Amino acid sequence: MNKPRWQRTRTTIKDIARAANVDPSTVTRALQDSPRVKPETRERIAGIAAELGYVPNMAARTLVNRSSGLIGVVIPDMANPFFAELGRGIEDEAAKHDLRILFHDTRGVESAEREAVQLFLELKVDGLLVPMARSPQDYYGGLKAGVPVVHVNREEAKHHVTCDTVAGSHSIMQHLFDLGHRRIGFVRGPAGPWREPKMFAYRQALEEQGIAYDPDLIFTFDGTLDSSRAIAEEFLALTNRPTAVFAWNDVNAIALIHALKDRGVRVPEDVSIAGHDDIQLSGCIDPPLTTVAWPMYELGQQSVRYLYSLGHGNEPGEPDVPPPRLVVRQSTGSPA
Amino acid sequence: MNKPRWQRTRTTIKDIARAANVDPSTVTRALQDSPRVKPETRERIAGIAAELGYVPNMAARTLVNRSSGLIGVVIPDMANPFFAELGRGIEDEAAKHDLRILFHDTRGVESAEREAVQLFLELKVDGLLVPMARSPQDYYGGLKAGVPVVHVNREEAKHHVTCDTVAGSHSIMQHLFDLGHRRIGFVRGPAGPWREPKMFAYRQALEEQGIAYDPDLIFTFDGTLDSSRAIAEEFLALTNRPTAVFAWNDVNAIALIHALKDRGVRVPEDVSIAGHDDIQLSGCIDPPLTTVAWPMYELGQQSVRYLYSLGHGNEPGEPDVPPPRLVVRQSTGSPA
DNA sequence: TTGTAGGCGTTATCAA
DNA sequence: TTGATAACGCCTACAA
Repeated sequence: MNKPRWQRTRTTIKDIARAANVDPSTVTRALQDSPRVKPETRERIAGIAAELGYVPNMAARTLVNRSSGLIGVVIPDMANPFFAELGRGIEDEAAKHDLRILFHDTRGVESAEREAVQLFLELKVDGLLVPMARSPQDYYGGLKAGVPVVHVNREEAKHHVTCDTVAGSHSIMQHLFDLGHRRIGFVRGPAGPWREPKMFAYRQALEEQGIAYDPDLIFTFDGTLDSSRAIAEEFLALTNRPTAVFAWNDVNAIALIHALKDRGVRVPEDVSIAGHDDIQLSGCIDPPLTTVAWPMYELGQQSVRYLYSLGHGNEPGEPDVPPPRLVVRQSTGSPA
Repeated sequence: MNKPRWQRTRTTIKDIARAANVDPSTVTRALQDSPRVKPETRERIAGIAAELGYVPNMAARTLVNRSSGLIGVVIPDMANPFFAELGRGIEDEAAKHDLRILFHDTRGVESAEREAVQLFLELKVDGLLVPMARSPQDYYGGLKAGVPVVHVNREEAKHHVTCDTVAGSHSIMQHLFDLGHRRIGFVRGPAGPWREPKMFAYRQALEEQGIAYDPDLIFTFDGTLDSSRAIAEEFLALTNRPTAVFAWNDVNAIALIHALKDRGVRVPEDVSIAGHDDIQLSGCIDPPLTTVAWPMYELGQQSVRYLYSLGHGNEPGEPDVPPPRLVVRQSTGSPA
């Protein structure tokens, strides 16, 4: 292998030391605002550092400090604005602890998830945040490697911060029951562990109402617009159509509503549609979408706090996160 | 400062060397699949490494190699799905060059942008990708530091990959003219350098048609839903309303359409609305949005290629990126 | 095919 | 208040 050498040489503390006529160790102290350096020396060194355009070498620092001050966040899907708010919560909380955040996208691909974890482990991050992981068990590898790992919304994981998915989905179902619906369809998402809680809530809610589970009312969304259209077709093909559908998420719900309207089905008059996530545009479509909002920002904050205590040897208690919130708009109504 | 020590000790090549009864340098060679190591030794070492859960220390590696194999990407706004596709292009192209991608979000805040660049510089990334920067001139600091920097869509930057913003916006204006519009409003975005090209295209297009620029028809969008609503109110307050509005982006356009419909204005019968970006949901609203699509994926790819040549000492030629593409849907029509 | 030695940039410790 | 030194984990000559 003859890997290309991108890097050119750069100014180091040695260069500064030479220019300032002091020892490198003095430069270090000066740059760290140590009290053990004469103020005027500090000034002089700071000036020279600035002049020379000095940038600390984190590799060297990490090597000797055995800590990078970095938190790695494994993002399942950058395209989903759902995760952006989580990121903000993470960033804001991280700033309070002098931690810096690095993101790596995986597009929901399991192998990419593994590579992301590997990358962060090599980087010697101080902690790993893994929202909606495909494979939580794998990350115990991270733990074994001595790096604290906190999962977001994966209750099976050893360390996790979660909001009550089941309760959120249950509240949607309850809302539909309250409107008088008895025959309710459900759109499940792409294969993966996250599929379960919503499906569980769906079936549980039906059971509570004494309604039999009907596999004909289960549709599958793969994340694409085409898939939402296909669901609309499936819906139309049904002889005994549901009066309401609980969609996988808002993107799915919005596309579904559009496809149904295109095919002459009125929402909510002919069928009620509910979503999940409450993305920004959910209130701007016609009809505005009934959905359930998650406290993503708080989840982000809590996950960093949890990680921080973990990293400091404290076994943190169960973090409490506000519950999902039902947002009733006009895409749901009483059945005809 | 007594910074906390998160990190526990971990297995290094020394541990492997000890367990395998060889010298650390042999371990290095074995792990690098060097031909200068006996196959069976390689096997044995690989086995032990796996067993011990060895994770390479990138800090040490970067230090000696003087290259991290990392590309830092400064993301202006994770919440904007517009950037997700760019990220994909970047990732795919980077993979071809054995480069790993790291993202850092800035929320469009200038100071955060600076911090992101600083972080990446400290990390000794092999290159910096800065889409839609607030302050390109600052990044010449990166260049001075010996790190190649490529801007995406900032023509003023020394090294940049751009698609023809002006042409894209111009095609929207032309489309509106073709429909017969003469009085066209424009929504400008949040303050920043990116504001200019669209505004320029708007004015230029008017001029070409011999239409006088009317400041009353300029609205301002700050990124929030409230702001879109406010624009709807401003529009209604106008005595001589425009027959078409070129919105800042799709999110703005969608929110604006919603707000207008809410207030009894029909789109496109009473007013045509055009957007910019062609986000996934733009085709799913009522009416489906006329907009202009950017080749974000290609921009991502090209920017990495450009960066790669830069890093290898080649001054790359102007990269060519497909032009923006007008997407005509139903939110625009002929004026009444 | 393997071992030895030196150094990458920074910091902590100890000595001056 | 400052300087000298060793060490962090890994890699590359060079020697054996």
